[in-house]
Amino acid sequence: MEGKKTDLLQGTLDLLILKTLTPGALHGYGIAQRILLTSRETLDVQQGSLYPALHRLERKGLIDSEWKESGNGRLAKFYSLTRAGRKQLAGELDQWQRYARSINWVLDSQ
Amino acid sequence: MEGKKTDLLQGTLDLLILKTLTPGALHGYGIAQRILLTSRETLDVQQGSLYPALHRLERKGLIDSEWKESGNGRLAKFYSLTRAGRKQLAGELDQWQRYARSINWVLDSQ
DNA sequence: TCTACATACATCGTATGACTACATATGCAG
DNA sequence: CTGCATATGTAGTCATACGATGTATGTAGA
Repeated sequence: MEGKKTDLLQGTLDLLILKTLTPGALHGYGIAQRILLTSRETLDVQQGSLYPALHRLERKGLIDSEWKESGNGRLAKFYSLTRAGRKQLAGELDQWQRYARSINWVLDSQ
Repeated sequence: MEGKKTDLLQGTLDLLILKTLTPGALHGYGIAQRILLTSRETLDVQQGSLYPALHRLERKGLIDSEWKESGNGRLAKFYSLTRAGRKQLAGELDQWQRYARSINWVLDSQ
């Protein structure tokens, strides 16, 4: 009942997912692994956050999905960026940078 | 029904408020003005966000309030950091820096 | 005078979205 | 045959930023 903590700042998950998909298609599980890797083990995206986010992004037309084999003999749903997704990523990237800069201006003011 | 946009990332408002109170007590309206100023006109905290946040912070014991005269002959509620608030600020500052660093690691990975 | 604006506080309802917990299934190693 | 990593998903909960709205006052200007 106390100390409900959000690991990720709301709004940044989409950005991370879109960015992670730029080199090529990945399945959900792989996306989480890759974010964990590139964030040097600091950002552990939970499955209860990840899959809803993927469905959301797909509904918005920012990513596409396709069932394919996953290297080991298993099926997995591979997501890839659409043109709209690439555009959205550019926008969110810019927004994040400007937002972080703004915050830092406030934090650096004495 | 579409394009609901959050101006501030959830979780950063408290940090901004606490930071803005470090030089001394301010009333709500003044806090918003000061954030707007120090963010170089980029972060405009809405009143519907600000006052609930102040009440929340006070409930948590991170800030104190006191009705005082506001320079012009008007009464205003002045908020100031408590010891717990100062400690919280240090923690949130650290958290923000580490979080921003993590995001950037992901964004800088090709 | 009266009008507008900046100052100043506050609440309600809504939407978003990240989380925990849980449910399901498979391939492989021991 | 047991456990683990892989893999997808949903239900319910919670925090919180927002727009809209309401109140009130001091001051400047027409």
